[in-house]
Amino acid sequence: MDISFALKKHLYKALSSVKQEYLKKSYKIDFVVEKPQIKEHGDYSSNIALQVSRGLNKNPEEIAKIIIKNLELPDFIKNVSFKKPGFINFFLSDQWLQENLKSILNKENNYSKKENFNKKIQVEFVSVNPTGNLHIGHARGAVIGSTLSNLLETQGFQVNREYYINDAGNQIDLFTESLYVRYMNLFNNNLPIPENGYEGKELEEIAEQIKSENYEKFTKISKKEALIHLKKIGIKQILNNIKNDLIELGVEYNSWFSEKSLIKSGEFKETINILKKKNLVFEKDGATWLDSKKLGDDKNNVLIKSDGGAPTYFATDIAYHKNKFLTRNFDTVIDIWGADHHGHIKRLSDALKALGIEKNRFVVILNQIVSLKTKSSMTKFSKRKGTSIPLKELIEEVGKDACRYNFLSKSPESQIEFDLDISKKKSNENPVFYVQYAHARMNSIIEKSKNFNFSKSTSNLKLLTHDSEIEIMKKLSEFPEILRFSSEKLEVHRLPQYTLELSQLLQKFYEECRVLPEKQEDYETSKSRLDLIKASKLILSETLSIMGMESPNKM
RNA sequence: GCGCUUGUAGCUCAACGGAUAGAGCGCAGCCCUGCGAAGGCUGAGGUUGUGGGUUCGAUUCCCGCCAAGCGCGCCA
Repeated sequence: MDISFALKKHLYKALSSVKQEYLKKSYKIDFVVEKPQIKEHGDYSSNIALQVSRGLNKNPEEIAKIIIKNLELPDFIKNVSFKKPGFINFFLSDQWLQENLKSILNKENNYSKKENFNKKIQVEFVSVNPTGNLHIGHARGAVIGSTLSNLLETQGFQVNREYYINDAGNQIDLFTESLYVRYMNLFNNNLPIPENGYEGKELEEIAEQIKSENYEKFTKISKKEALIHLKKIGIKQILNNIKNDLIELGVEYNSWFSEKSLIKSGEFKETINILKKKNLVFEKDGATWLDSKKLGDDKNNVLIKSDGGAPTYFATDIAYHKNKFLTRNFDTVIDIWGADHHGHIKRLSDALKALGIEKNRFVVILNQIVSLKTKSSMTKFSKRKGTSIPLKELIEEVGKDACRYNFLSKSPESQIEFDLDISKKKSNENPVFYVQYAHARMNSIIEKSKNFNFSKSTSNLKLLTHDSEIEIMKKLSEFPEILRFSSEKLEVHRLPQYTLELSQLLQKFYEECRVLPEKQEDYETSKSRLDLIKASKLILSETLSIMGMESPNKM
């Protein structure tokens, strides 16, 4: 059960009585139910009275009393109180918390899986050009995207995880040119890498591989023909590398969507035609333009280039998103982009609006660029120049879970300075190990408990009255709202925070309360405590699994 | 120059307009003949970049300034 959601509903109901006395219908009420920072302020509290009294010329205390009087007390609340300047504070019932443990253990709560309400949502992330291997900077979007997808699934959405492959356009041509040079230079040529070409080491490796499979075959044909072959082989190999690196990071997709397929299928042309019919397209200087100014932009954008009629990235992206919304019918599309693409958001969403797609169906999460900190300076990652730490290396050195936890615990808009030396050195002190250690510790107790002869009768959860036991039960009861809240706000960084908080409580409990029995009269307490840590282990590992991380039983 | 994002403890980051701004790391001290010390407890450490404004209440919203990152291509 989602406690704060339920409380909010109760408060709304009680509010109607206040309404009859004081409120005009038009008055908008915006209040929250939240967890206070100070224990004395209860387990939950609401500012409803303060919000209602605003502009009403009534004392918040008076409002609060009316609300409290008319409040139907739910079974999970043992006490409600008023506190100046106008807060209503709620205290959870211990008995309810104990009952709640049972439902966690019986999984009768559908603790995370809600019933399907048939909403299709797509999360598109990473979508890096297949022109080089992934590096640290890409890990951030990958981790956020995959976790967000898992999270949305717990809320009953049908989630599609997609990678958009930019396999058309001139970055690909540059890549192919660069690969061609690498290949040719293996045969005693000394060609320079083209200007703005790709200098990454992986191109050398691919060139070597092509050589070992095809020998000098592609040196014997025209450059034009060779490029066609190399492009195909190169893209395939790079995509393969990308896929494998992502799997190592715990990221898997439901679909891989090719940019080229939009051209082939005619959907690109169709999209342009729709825009033409809306009188939003014009020709100038040999190029085809979108009249973005009409849509509210301050400048127009090219759709089809003057040199040879190739579409721009912008143009195919409109077609791609038209495909998402109008062909595949996703209710909502979430794109996770690096912050360097933010200039693209407005013009794309304007174009989508012109296609009749409501604005709120298209959401972009921008994650700020990750920069690399070294002893002397900050280096920007560049795939083109090959100046970055490959994702593969990062995972090998730091580990998948530490890497995921690290990126997940920071909100996307924070600018991360990645210090590889510290990440490597301090890997043992990373909070991820603290959390996993708590899990392993609880498991170890559960394993050991199998050596004891506990009676088969159900445990008496009323015995769980110690402070640290109550605190754990409260934290567990928070889980559904953590999921709902993170999912509504699309904020995955609340999940690692939750695992840390729960782990802290478990470690404290471990110090203060012994679980396994030492003498006969301990057995009943032991049984109830075992249930407590079993439920905790379940929730902890559930959260870790949403975060794409392991829940080790041993470390 | 214009636009977007950010500025919180020594470091990395939290805080749905709420009450005494919190964690991890690092630092100082204490705690294992008892379920895993990868742990627990205690402590030091903050004018939330800065100056105004709105509000019963501002780290949060608005405006100015300072600083950082990104963007302003017929690149993607």
